[in-house]
Amino acid sequence: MRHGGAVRVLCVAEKPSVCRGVTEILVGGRLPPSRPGFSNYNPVYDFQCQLRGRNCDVRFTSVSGHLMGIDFPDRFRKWTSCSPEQLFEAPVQKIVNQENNQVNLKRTLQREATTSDWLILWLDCDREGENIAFEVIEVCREVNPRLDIWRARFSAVIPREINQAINNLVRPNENEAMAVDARQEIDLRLGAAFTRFQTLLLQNRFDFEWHEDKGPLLSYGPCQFPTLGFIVERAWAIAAHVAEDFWTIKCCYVEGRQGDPGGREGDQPGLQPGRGRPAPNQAKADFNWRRGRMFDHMAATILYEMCIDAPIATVTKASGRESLKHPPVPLNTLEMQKRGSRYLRLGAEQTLQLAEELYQAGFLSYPRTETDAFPEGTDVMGMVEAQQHHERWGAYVLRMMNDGLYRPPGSGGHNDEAHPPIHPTKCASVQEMGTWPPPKQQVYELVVRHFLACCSIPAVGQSTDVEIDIAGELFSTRGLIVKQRNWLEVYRYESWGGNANLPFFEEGMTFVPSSMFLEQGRTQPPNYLGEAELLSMMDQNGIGTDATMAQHIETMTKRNYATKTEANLFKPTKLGEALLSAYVEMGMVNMWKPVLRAAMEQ
DNA sequence: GCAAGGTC
Repeated sequence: MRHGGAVRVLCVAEKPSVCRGVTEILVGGRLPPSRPGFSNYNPVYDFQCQLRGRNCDVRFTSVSGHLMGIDFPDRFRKWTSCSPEQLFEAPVQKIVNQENNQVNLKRTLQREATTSDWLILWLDCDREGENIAFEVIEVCREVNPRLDIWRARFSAVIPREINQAINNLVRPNENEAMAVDARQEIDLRLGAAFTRFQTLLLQNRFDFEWHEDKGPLLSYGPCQFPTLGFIVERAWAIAAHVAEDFWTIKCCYVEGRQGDPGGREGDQPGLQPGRGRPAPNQAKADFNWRRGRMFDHMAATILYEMCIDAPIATVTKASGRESLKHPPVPLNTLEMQKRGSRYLRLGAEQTLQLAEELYQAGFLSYPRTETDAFPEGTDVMGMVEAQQHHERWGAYVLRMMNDGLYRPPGSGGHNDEAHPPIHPTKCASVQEMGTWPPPKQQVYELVVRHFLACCSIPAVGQSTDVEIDIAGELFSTRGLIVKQRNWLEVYRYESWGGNANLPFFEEGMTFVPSSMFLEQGRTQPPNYLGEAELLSMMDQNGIGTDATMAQHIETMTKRNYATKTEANLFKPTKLGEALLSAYVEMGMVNMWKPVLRAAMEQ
């Protein structure tokens, strides 16, 4: 350290956006001018500030995620150079990739590290961030072994968090970083060994319908196989479904249309309405049997006959109350992809790609985030106002501002401590949107409408729950009148409704149902997995991360393990199903069950 | 020709 002078401090963030954000906070005002790094996306900011009670000359720069990648040395890269199982013993090396931007980032870091006294690591506060910290340390120490190295731990790019981080600098945690090294090594060995094994074993034994030049690639991966597992298990559940008959009593009452209490007439099954169909505006109630479905025909028939023989309904409960339908919480990546799939029928990977383009063009905030709550102090109202002149939703925005439809957004309880929920950052006019391809327009519109919805007041309805007793059997129905649609007006992807025209009922009142039937049905198999459901299952089972789940799904179709139907459902191919079946036959279901990944992460 | 994880 130089005597008397300022301490020279190199700061490194995980991405340029955090570098900018933290710099702005540390200088306490506007972003200072930057000078270029060797990577075009990662400039360096120079400024002075106080850190740990010292005057510091700071140079703040960033990387773009991992600075290094892991792979086998050249002599093991050729597929025929060794047997697949040797890949479990072969050496692996972690190196800066010479063919991409990583080498430029390394040059910047080394240039700055040579003349620095301290190195402060401002990487994301998670395991991967800790691992990247050690990659940065490695390249910096190479040129300057005397660096004093510190880790800043912050959970949001806001002054309070950043100031707390600089007052509580810690040493980087090597154990956490090594956990990631272990994960990387296992993923590589397992993936490469089994990919080569499966491919070399099977490529010439079957007639693969392969559409690419390179021949079949039967890849294995600890995330792609569990993903395929969800798809195949659903297909197996469909194949194994045995339809069963069930019976249920349907009871209907049309106001002013009492049935005949005398019961059955001749062979007619059940109580018949007196005269024709009810008029469309006539109040009507369809009651559901409390027992739901009965699979014993005889028992159902006996209960039904009891009702028919004494068809007087007594109202045992009739209660009305105000009910609310709440808007969704702010949008994170996973939820954006699920809703993109449900509402727009876009693939998860495509949705993210389009959101990324919109982010690059300044229309949306950063689209890869787990966060579903806005940090305290966000000017949400300002972001709402920015949409007030839009031709499609501007009128609604005005009502938010002037008619009290606005309400601070709720929280979904997730926070990645780096980015806010996905929201619009700029208003795109209809004309501007018109220059984009339709799916891109749809993604922008979804994000805007979702944002406006999540800071709107709930929809209000009046619901009525009615319970009746016929010969000791209970039936119930619900009426719902939507009084104020509020957020549903702008969020046109969802609706809310119910029986708005329920007859009047009060406790103790009796009536004869207009009709009563014993209805027969058959159980249906489940449906193939949709993308939204698949994403949820991956999320619940810890398969992939929010940033990679869509890619694993893509891999399924690229490898011809599964296809997407016109109805947007995933169906395994013969190849995908056969591969999993083979591991079942060999008694190795754990090769594709999610428990393997979960245990490894643990 | 392999994995999954960061990120632009």
